[in-house]
Amino acid sequence: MNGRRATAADVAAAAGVSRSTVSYILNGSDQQTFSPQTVARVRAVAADLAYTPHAAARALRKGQSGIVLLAVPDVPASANFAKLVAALTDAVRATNRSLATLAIRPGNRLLDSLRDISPQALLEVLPLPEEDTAAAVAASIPVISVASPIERLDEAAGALQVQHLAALGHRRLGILTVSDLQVRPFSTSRLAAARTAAADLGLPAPDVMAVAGPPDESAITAVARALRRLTKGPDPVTALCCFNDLFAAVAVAAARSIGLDVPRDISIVGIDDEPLAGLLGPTLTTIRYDYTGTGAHMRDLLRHVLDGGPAATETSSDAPQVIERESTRRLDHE
Amino acid sequence: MNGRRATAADVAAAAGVSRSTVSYILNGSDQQTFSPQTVARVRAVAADLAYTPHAAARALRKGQSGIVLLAVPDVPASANFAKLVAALTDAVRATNRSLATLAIRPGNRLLDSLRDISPQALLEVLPLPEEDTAAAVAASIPVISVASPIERLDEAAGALQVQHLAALGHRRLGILTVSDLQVRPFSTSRLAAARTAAADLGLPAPDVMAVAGPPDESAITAVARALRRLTKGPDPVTALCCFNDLFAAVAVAAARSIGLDVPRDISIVGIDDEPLAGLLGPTLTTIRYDYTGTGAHMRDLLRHVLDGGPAATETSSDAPQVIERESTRRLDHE
DNA sequence: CCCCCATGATCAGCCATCTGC
DNA sequence: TGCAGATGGCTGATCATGGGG
Repeated sequence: MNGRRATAADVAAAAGVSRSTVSYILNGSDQQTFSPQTVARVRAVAADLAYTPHAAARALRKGQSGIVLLAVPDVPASANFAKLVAALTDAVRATNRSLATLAIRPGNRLLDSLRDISPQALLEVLPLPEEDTAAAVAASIPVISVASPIERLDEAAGALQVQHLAALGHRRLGILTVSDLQVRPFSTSRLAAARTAAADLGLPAPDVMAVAGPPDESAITAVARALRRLTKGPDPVTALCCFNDLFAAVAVAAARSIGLDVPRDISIVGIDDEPLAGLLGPTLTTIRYDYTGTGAHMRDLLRHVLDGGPAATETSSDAPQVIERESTRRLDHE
Repeated sequence: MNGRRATAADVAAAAGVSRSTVSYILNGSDQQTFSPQTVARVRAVAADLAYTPHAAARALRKGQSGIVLLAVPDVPASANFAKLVAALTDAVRATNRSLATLAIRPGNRLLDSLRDISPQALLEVLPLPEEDTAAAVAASIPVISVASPIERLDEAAGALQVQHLAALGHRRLGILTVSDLQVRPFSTSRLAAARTAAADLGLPAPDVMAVAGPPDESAITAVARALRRLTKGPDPVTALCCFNDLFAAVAVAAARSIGLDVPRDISIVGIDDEPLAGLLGPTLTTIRYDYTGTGAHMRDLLRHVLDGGPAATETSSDAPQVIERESTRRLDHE
C-alpha cells in the first residue's frame, strides 16, 4: 500500500508492449499468438516488478472474490480444529481459491466484515450466532455447514469408544457428555452413536451424565458425585466414554478424588488425542480423527456449489482410530 | 453469489434517487445534506434489499481493502494462540478493518492467496517461510511482526518462572527449552530472561537442556536422561522451568520415569496455562498470559502504519501471572 | 491472400467522491 | 439547500485493425 504497487499498465510500459499484450500473455489466452521472446520478456518484467493483479479489481471483473471464509465463534484451542483448518485450507486451494478464517466475537460480527470481505462461500464448523448466519443469507452467500461431513466422523468416534470398551470386556458403561450449546452438534452425534453402538452390541443402556460449563474444579466435583453413584451397587459402571480428552482428564481427576484407580477400578476413554493426552498420568486412551476425507468432501462440495460441478460424492471415508493407552484395561471375567 | 445481490444502483432506483445520493447517505458523509425523509427512505430501502456494498468495488475505489491478514504456518492448537487471535481481532476491528487468518502450508503459499486477498498489512506471529515474507515485501505490504510486543511478555514470563521458584526457596534451577525453529523467537526470549532473572537474584547460573522435536516419547527419554544427570551430585537441581505446559508435562513424566516425585524431589513450572494443565497429576504450576495490552499496542501500531496516526505507544503493560498449583513446592531450608 | 505478431480502443464490474446545477 | 452527473480506480476480455513476410 505504500510503494505504489505495479499495475498491468506498468508492466506493459516497462516491457515496451501494450496492456492488452500483457493481459493476453499473463492470462494465457489462446486467442492470440506471440513470439517466444515477447512472452519471455513480459513474464520477466512482471516477475521483476513483482506484479500481482490487484485482488479487488480482479474480483470485481471476474465477479467472484476467490475467498472462502471460515467463520468461527472465536478460535478454538484444539488439536482437532487445527487439523481441520489444515484440511480445509488444502481443499479450498484445490479449487483455486483461498481460505480465510474469521473470528466472530462480540464486537466483531460477520456483518461488519462483509464490508471488507465478500466471500464466495461461508464455512460453518461451530454454530454461529443467528444474526451472523442471517447476514450471510441476506447477502446471498452460500453457507456450507461442515457439520454434516463431520457428523459422521463424530458418530464413528462415539461408536468406537463403546466398541473398544466392549472389546475389552466392559458391559456397564457410563457416558460423560456436555450440555454446552457451542458444541451441541458434536455432543449429540457422539452420544447418539454411543447409545446405538451399545444397543447393537447387546450391552445394557449406558448411564449418561451431562456436565455444564468448562472443565474446571466444579466440573470435577460434579463428575465425582455422579461417579460415586454409578460405581456402587451390585452392577457398577466399569468404564466411561468422555466427550473429549479434557473431560476425560476431568473424569480421571474425579475418579481419583473419590478413591477410584484408573484403570483398575474404572476405564476412561477420551476423544481428540490432544497433545497432552499422552502425557497425563495415566496416559489417556482416546480417539484420533483424520480429516483428509472431510477435506476431499469439502473440495467436491465447493466445486459443486461454486463452479457448478457434479454433485459431491457422499463418501468421506476415513475412520477415526483408537489410540490405546493406559486409562483403559481389559476387564477380568467375573 | 446466487440471487444477484443488490447494488447501490438498485437501491437508488427503488428509492427514486440517484446513485450518488445513496452513496452519500449510506456512508454518512458530512459533505452533503439531505432531507430527513430522503435519508429515511434510502435507509429503509437499503435494509429492505439487504444491500451490502460490494467489497471488491469498495476496495478498488478506496484504494484499501480493509483487510489485515494474520498469516500463520498452520494454525497452532494452543490456548494462547486462541487468546492472541481474539485480542488481535478486536484490535483490528477498532481500526475499522477486518482481521482474517490464513494458514500457510506446503501447497498454500502466501503468493497464491495474494491473488484473492490484498491485505493492507500482514501480521506475523510465528516465523513464516522466507519465500512468503518476501512475497509480502515485494507486493509492498507492510509486514508487522507481533513478535516485538510479545517478546516482552515472553521475557516477563521467563523471568516470572525463576522468580517464583526463587521465592519458594529454590536456588539450583534447570531450564528445559526447545530447539524447534518454529518457536525459536519465544524460546530465546524466555531463556534469556530466565537467565537474567537468576543472575539478578544471585542464583547460580541455571542448567539448560534443549529438546528437539515434539513432546513425545523420545522427548521424555531425552529429558529423563538429562534430569538424572542434573539431580545427582552434591548440589542437585531442585526445580525446572519448562518452555511450555506440554514440555512441563513431558518433564513430569520424565521425572516419574526415573523415580523422582513431583514436587517432592523436583518442582516444575510450565508456561501457557493450557486447559489441561489444571487436570494433570500433579496439577501444573504455570504462567498465564494476558493479551489485552498486546491488542491495544497492535491497534495503535496499525493506526500508525495504515492511517498515519501518531506513533504507537510503547507500553504494553499487562504482566503475566503465576498460576500456582501442585507441581511446585516450597523448599525446606537445609 | 493468408499467417504471424501485435496494438489501440472499448466495455463492464460497483463504488466513493468531486464538481456542478 | 438538496440532489444529480461524471469520473477514476484496475482488471480481464474482445474487436477491429494493420504492418511485414
